[in-house]
Amino acid sequence: MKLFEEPAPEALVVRVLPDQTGITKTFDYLVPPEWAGRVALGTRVRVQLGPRRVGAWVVDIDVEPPEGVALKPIAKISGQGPSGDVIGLAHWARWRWAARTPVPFLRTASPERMVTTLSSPGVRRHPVPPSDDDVIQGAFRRRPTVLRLPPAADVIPVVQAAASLGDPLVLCTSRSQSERVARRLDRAGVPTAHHPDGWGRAAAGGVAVVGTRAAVWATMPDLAAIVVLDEHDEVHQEERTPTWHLRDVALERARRAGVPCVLTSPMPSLEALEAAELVTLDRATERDGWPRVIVADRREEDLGRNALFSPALARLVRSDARVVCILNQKGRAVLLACGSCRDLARCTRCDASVQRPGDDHLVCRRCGDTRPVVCASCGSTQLKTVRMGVSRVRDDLEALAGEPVVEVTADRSDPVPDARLAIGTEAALHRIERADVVAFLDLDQELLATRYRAAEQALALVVRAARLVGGRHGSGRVLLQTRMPDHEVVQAALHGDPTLVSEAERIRRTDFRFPPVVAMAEVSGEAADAFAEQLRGAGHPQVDVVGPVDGRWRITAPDHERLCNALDAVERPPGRLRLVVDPTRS
DNA sequence: CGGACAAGCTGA
DNA sequence: CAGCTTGTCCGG
Repeated sequence: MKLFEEPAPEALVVRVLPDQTGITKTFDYLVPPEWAGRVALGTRVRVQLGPRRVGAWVVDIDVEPPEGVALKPIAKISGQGPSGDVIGLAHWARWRWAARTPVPFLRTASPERMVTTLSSPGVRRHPVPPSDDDVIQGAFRRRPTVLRLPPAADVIPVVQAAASLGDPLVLCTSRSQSERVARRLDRAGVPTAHHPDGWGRAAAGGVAVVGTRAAVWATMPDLAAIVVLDEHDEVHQEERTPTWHLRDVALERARRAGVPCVLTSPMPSLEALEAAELVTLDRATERDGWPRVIVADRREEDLGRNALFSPALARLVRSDARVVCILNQKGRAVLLACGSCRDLARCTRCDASVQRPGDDHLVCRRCGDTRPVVCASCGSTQLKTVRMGVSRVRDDLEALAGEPVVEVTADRSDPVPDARLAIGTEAALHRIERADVVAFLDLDQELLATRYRAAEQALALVVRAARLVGGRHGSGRVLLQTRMPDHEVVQAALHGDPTLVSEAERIRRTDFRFPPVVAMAEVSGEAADAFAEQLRGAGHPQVDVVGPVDGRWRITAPDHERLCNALDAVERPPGRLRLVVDPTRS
């Protein structure tokens, strides 16, 4: 018989965050003593929450549970999860993009399939020497930096410079780019894990981690440097809320880890120039990495029906060069045509063109009559959208060239046609890999677009085109047809000098108070008015609430610190609310 | 999120 | 007032 009660051994209590959108609270659970060694920060567990079992992350270890709550034990240990530093980063990102919970970030940071077995750390076959290019290696000595490399430059030396420091995290714009980078690292003797499939090997350390946007959330115990390739590329921003940007997460992760972060781009965004120190090559080398640019002033051409074809273009399409023509026809009617008989889909009642709002029916633009998705002439159900602009121009171009011109669509299931002459929207720039000439038939469509980032986006298209044709010493050409030959985008392309755009942009954004001169957010949805009112009522100094315009409120502040703190302090009203920090289309 | 339970609406 | 819908709250 015991004289004294033995003190209960201090049971381990962990705080978990359920993997459910809509639950923002954390809950505390007991860890059975036999599992104590298997539970760490980030571990994926299952717990009984009220009437059901849910997946969850351990977000805090050894916590003081609230009083008067009977703790339940964890039901199951499911697998490994993000490390503590990544969980901290997720909490920061929740604040930075005004999300309700860090759950979306933790999901991105977690392996796709449960990881239960430990991988062994990677071992390098031989060390990677520092780059002998002083500009490149030097970019890793200051932090953070944005390294401006022209479109034709090879980024592999940058990746190798990062690998010379230890385990690098390399963020790419596409799966194909990350595969290319991984192959080159592998050849250099660096074991490489591709995110997310290589999650477990990344978490074991000793490897380079390569991937697209989501890979910035990879768990890496010995992270030594971060490289973001093509920082200016819009694929780096998530389009669904929270609209987080790879550049900002990479910079914050590097800052927290105390490691260098190098952003590369031929035309760094103003955001990057604000946050990082600019490192450039000498002027001549940079210029040589941009292609030869021909500017055709459309004001000087006679404005007949072929106004889209300058004499320079006519000469090129009649040569034996492989020419890709780009024509964006924003705001023009998209028509539907039968995939088999090519007849235009029209209203069977009034003959006007029809739209396809969903998958299952057609609606007349004029009389509103609806009918099933069937071709009225041949009965086929395969209707395709035709870009009226491109199709018309394709016919005209064919007449000019005297040979076939193929249309390149954005449709990934269509094969990329192998023809000397092609035409398409900007999607063609993503689908074709090489050309002798890329011709922008109407660059003014891009230059005059109303989005505040239009100029950067236009130059980004020229960069894409430049990659298809190569640098100045090759035979490639980019042809810009424009009525604004003095526009800074045209001049920047012509001289291979992106500073012309960033300087003009900085002035414009300062004058009109657009990012990154201010931090901006947009609020819409049924609860937007209530949210805006509360925010206004809170009277945060220097936080401006303007609107609503088309049901959208615009909130600006001098910086994200003030903007996000203000957004975070608002108690969310009930009802649907869309809150976008750093909106791009404005 | 999804279940529990409470407060409102309808029909006899 | 039963029977159902709609809303609000809560979970460890």
